[in-house]
Parts: sequence; C-alpha cells; structure tokens
Amino acid sequence: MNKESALKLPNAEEYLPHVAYDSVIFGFNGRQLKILILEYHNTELFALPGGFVKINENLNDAVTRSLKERTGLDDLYLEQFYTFGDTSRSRPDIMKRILEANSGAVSNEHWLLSRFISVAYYALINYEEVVPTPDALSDSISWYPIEELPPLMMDHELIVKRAIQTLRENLERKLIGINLLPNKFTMKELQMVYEVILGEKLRRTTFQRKILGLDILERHEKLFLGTANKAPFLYSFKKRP
Amino acid sequence: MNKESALKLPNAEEYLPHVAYDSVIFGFNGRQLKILILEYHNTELFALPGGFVKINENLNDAVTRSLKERTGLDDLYLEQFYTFGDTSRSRPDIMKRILEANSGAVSNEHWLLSRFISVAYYALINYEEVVPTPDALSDSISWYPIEELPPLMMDHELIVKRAIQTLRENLERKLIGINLLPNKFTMKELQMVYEVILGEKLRRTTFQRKILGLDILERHEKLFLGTANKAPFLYSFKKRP
DNA sequence: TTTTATTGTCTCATTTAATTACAATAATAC
DNA sequence: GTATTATTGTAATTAAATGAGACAATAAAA
Repeated sequence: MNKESALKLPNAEEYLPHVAYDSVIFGFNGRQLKILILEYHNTELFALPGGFVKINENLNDAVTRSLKERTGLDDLYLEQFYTFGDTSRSRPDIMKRILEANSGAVSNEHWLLSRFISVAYYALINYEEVVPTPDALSDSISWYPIEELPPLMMDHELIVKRAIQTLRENLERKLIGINLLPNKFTMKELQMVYEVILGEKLRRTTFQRKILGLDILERHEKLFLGTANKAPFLYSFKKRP
Repeated sequence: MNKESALKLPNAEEYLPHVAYDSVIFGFNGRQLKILILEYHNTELFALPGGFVKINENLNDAVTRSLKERTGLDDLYLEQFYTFGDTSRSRPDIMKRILEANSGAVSNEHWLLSRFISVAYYALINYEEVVPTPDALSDSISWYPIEELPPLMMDHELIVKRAIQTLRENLERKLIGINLLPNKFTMKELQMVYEVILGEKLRRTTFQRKILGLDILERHEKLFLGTANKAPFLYSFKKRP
C-alpha cells in the first residue's frame, strides 16, 4: 500500500463519529446525464463520493469542502435531499475490505467500521469545468451515465435513485437556473437537459414559449455551427437581483 | 427532582452519540393549524418533541417510536424534510440547564452536552385522536397555533419554519390524502385545511370542482348540524388500490 | 309560509397551455 | 446565383384549466 494515501485516511479524533454524507454529483455532457462515481483501491467496489464531518465544522461546509476537492469547483448548486439512517446500510465487512486494501490490517474497533447515518446531497455542475480528483481511498473517479452505472456498494444505488427522483420533482419549482450547462447555451441544449432529467421528450415550441415566458434568460449572439440550417441564439440565465 | 423521571433520562450507552431528531407534529382543530410543543421542567424552555436513536435502531423507527409515545398514535403521515447540522445549533449551556433542572448536577462531559446533528420530520395527525404525553424531561406538551408559538429554544423556530414551508410545497404534489382530518369530513373542512396550510383564502366553487375532479373522494351521507341551511355531504379519501 | 345561510352545480368569461402552421435562415448542391 | 434542406423563432389556432357569478336546493328558525 502506498504510504502517502494511507496517511490521508480520516482520523477518528478529528471527525464526528456515526455521521457521514454522500453526494450525487450530476453533470451533463450535451447528451446524457451523468454522475461521478469513484472506485476504491484494489476492491472493485464503486461508490458515491462522500466523507465525514469535522468536530467543529458545519455539515453543509463539510460537503462543500469535499465537493471542491473532488471537482475543483466551488460554485455549484448543492441541495440536501435525504438522510439515510437504517442500521442495515452500515456494512463493516465492506468497509474493512476498503480500509485493508488501502492500509493493511485494521482493528475491528476502527471507527469507520461502526454504524453511520448518511446525509445525502445532490450537486449540479458544469461538466466541462470539472477536474475529477479521487479521494485518499480511491483509484479513480469517473463519469457514468445514469442509465449505465456500475453496481454500487451498500445502499448507494438507492441514494442515486432518490436523488434523481428529487431532482425531477424540483426541476420546475426550484432550479431553473440549472448549473448543468455552460454559461451560454442554446434553447435546444436547455431542452435536452430538461428531457434527460424528466426522462421524457418535450415539445419544442411549448418548451421554448414557456421558458422564454419565465423571463429568466438573456439572449446573446447567434451560434453558427456550420450546419445547413438557421443558427440558434445563445442564451444565459439572468443574474438574480 | 422527581426520581422517576430522572431514571428515564436517556443513557449514553444505549444511543448513537451526536445524532438526534426533532418532530413538527401538525394537527388541525377545525379552524387552526397547530403543532405540539413541550416545556421542560422548571426552565421555561419550549422545544419541539425529539429524541435520540438507539444503537441498533433504524432512524425512521426511532422517530415513529417517539411519536407513538408523545401522541398515542401509530398510523400517522410522517415525512423527513431536512437535517440540521450547523455547529452553532448545539447549545451545551441550554442543555445543561434542562438536565440540571431535571436531575441535579451534571458533568460537563455529559453526552447530551456535545454537538448534535438533528434530522427533522413533520407529521400530520388527526387532532381528535391524540393523547399528548410529555417526555421524561418535560412538564407539559401542548398544542400551539402556528401563529402563536412561544419562543422556542435553539434552532427550533427555524425547524418549524422549514416544516411549514415544506408542507406547503408538498400539499399539491404529495399529500392529498392528508391525515389532518377525521375519517369523514365536509368539503368546507377540507378547504379550510388547504387554506391554513397555504395561508390564503381559496374560492369555494373552484376548490370544490378541482378536488372532485381529482377523483380521490368518496361521498357519504349528509351531515346535519342543526343549522338553518342546506346540510353538506360527508366525504372520505378513497382507499389507494 | 317566509326567511336565512349555506351547499352543490351550472354557465360564461378569462387565462393558460397544447398543437399546428409558417416564414426566416445558414449552409450545401447545382 | 438559385433551389434545396434542416432547423429555428414566432404567430395563429385549439383545447384545457381557472375565475367569477348565478341560481336552485335545502335545513332549520322566525
């Protein structure tokens, strides 16, 4: 095991025991909705990025901190959506495999083997700006389309499912100024984001009229892509006053 | 101090440290939306009913257990809505007052004086069926109209505010089969529930047409109240198939 | 029998949304 | 140049939902 990463392992005294968080980080590559999944060293275990809360740290700050570490971004749309608290979600056997693959033998009393309650968040980020960075326990962190996720450990598949469900429910009400697109985008791109989130096709004219009617977009120059058809306008979200 | 209640104090070994829950229990008395607030022994401190999670207990089960103890009910509409995790929400000074008012001197190392993260739930219950019962630390538990709450300790006012906000947001989408009414109710009563939750008056004819159009109500016999006017029908929510 | 307050249901106007239609374009083919 | 093609922006038309009254049908009291 590589000593450097072992040194970065979270230390019992620094963190609140029994409390964790997990993040479902959504990105949009122009066609698909994807999420960031990490793979632990030498275990073939896939998981959501997550972490622990320092003794004197606000829960929300802890999540923001780890998202900054995983993505390099600090302006992201972040929303807490559920706290998972079943006893069955804690799997000391799996945690032990992860820890031992990373740093050799681990005592059965290790704090990370105890029961954890996990507060789950989802984040919406600009796919193009992200520099995914694995954490101390992981080999890799990569984008996976939500339709083609690897098998996730513990209850992380349930967490993803609920994240998508909440995202759908919140789409109309809360997050029109979605962070999933670059600063400037076409109406078609915005429509595609709505379609992949809702999982259904929308009518072009209805969608366009509705969004424009909300008066939340600013129109910019046209985007000439060299295709043999009318060039679409670029839009950006208006700054909130 | 009364020895019996002191004996019921939660014991450090039985519970998950640093994890708590609080419940906003809504009831409707026919005119107002109310919530259950308890008052701690000899402290003039008012708080939401809450509690702690046993080492081997699911979070949701812990909440159900305590709601059963506080209200006598086990069939209630219960929804988790947010987890409060700021460091500033923990107030060892206040907790110490509560504990000492209950059982004499308390060590500064007492587990209840440490930082807690609280998972907040709201419940909708049938006002008439409830038998409010204080917990070990409390003198009383009583209904307060949401417009006339006593000053609540720590961040409990914020928790109530967010509960009401979530209830409003969820009214149309989720909980048409509200638990706030008795089994049979008049259209006017249902409208009043909507009005107190939304905080606005609704048009009688529009409301009636909309609700009946949803096809979720069953019509029963008329309710004769002895008033000099046409008697309204009673309705109940259709059983979900 | 008349009066009063309230309920259940219609009607009609108004608003909002869905659907269709069509002109405007940006590049390509000729 | 001019016709062709795919796509975009918007207007016109239909359909659906909602708002605002109108009104007959009560249940009890005057």
